[in-house]
Amino acid sequence: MSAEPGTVRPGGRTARVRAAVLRAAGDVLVEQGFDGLDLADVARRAEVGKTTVYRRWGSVTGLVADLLADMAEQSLPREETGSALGDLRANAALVRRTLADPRQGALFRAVIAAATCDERTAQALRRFYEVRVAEWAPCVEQGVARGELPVGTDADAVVRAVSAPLYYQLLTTGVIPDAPAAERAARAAHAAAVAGVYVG
Amino acid sequence: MSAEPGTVRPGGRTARVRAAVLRAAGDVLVEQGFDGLDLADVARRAEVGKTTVYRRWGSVTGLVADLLADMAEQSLPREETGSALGDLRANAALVRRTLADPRQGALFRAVIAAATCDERTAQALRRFYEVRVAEWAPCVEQGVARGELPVGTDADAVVRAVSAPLYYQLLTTGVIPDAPAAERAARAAHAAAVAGVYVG
DNA sequence: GGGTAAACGGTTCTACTGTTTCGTTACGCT
DNA sequence: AGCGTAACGAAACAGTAGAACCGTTTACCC
Repeated sequence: MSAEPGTVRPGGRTARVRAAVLRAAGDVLVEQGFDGLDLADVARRAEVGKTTVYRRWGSVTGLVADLLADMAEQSLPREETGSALGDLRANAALVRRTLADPRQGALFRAVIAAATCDERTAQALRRFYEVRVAEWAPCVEQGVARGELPVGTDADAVVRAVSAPLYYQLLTTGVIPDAPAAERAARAAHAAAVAGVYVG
Repeated sequence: MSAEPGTVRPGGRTARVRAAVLRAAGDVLVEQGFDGLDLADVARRAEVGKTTVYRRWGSVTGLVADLLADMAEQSLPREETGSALGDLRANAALVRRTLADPRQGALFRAVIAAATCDERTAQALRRFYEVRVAEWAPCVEQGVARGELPVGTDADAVVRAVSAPLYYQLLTTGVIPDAPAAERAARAAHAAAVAGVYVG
């Protein structure tokens, strides 16, 4: 009943194993996608015992959830350009670059797929976006303070509105969003915010 | 080498089997999600030979793709309200109702998950949305003709912009969009279109 | 530096997924 | 109605995912 393995002695070998497994899992995801993720294969690539992978992560979704948690730790700081539209543009460009990156893009698709069938992964995903949205929400609040956006604008909603079309395009058409798409996403969210759609 | 089974004699028993299997597959997807879809289990529920399911659909993604094709056949006709905003509202409400429906919502999540790891499913999904978007694009074109929206507005982009936030919310937060969310989605797309974001 | 137990890893085993075979049913055609 | 064969279905078979066991390594504490 020692809770979860890896929590009592997280240093040294345990950390090395975790890093190797997550790296290998990422590689497999990029190459074969979510349902090609075989834990035995991951163990082989990571040069780690198959038992260890099954014991610590248990299932494909558990592994993906941990991979996401690992990614969440390396979130990039927000840029500030001086205007709400500029900040939203910067955000859109960042999201687009993330989705366009072969490794991170594949990872996001896998994570979203995993979240649709596993509650724990879904929670991890939710928390990830909460952090990301909270990081960027201030740019909307500053826009309100500057008088660029209406008072009472829901900052989180605006930030989410920037990401939505980019994710939607990637997931439903499979086409990786390009720079103009990011520009449109930023301008659309800005225009809607200015029009007061996100007030109240 | 008789091509695909079910193509030469598609009537009678074959059709009954297909209907039973698709129904059972939908049930499993709703209950357990994409990776809980076991073909043997589906066969059992459909009261159909396990062999048949494997022979005709082969894999989980193949079955999901067929399920999607079946869904595409029952697309609802577009409503017309007399204004671009009203039409976009109607579209948003329709999309929201679809996602909120326990069966269809779960199905969509599963299909999107499946599309992330199987090219054939991804194609089926793409075609599905092409049809849906094409069905609703005329309401934007009418809006342009009426002078409500700028000349040169990309009709498809506007229609997609309505759906994007609703799907994004469902997939990343797991929260089923409510009526106000649909209203916001419609107004945001409309505001962005009016501002000329989708021109060119 | 030594003790303790947490975590790893090789092997074995079981249960289940997916395939193959072959006999049976019934669809479509005349 | 009767025939030929497409499609179905039960059972035997194969391959593998994932769990259990147990010895080995090594991280943490003193």
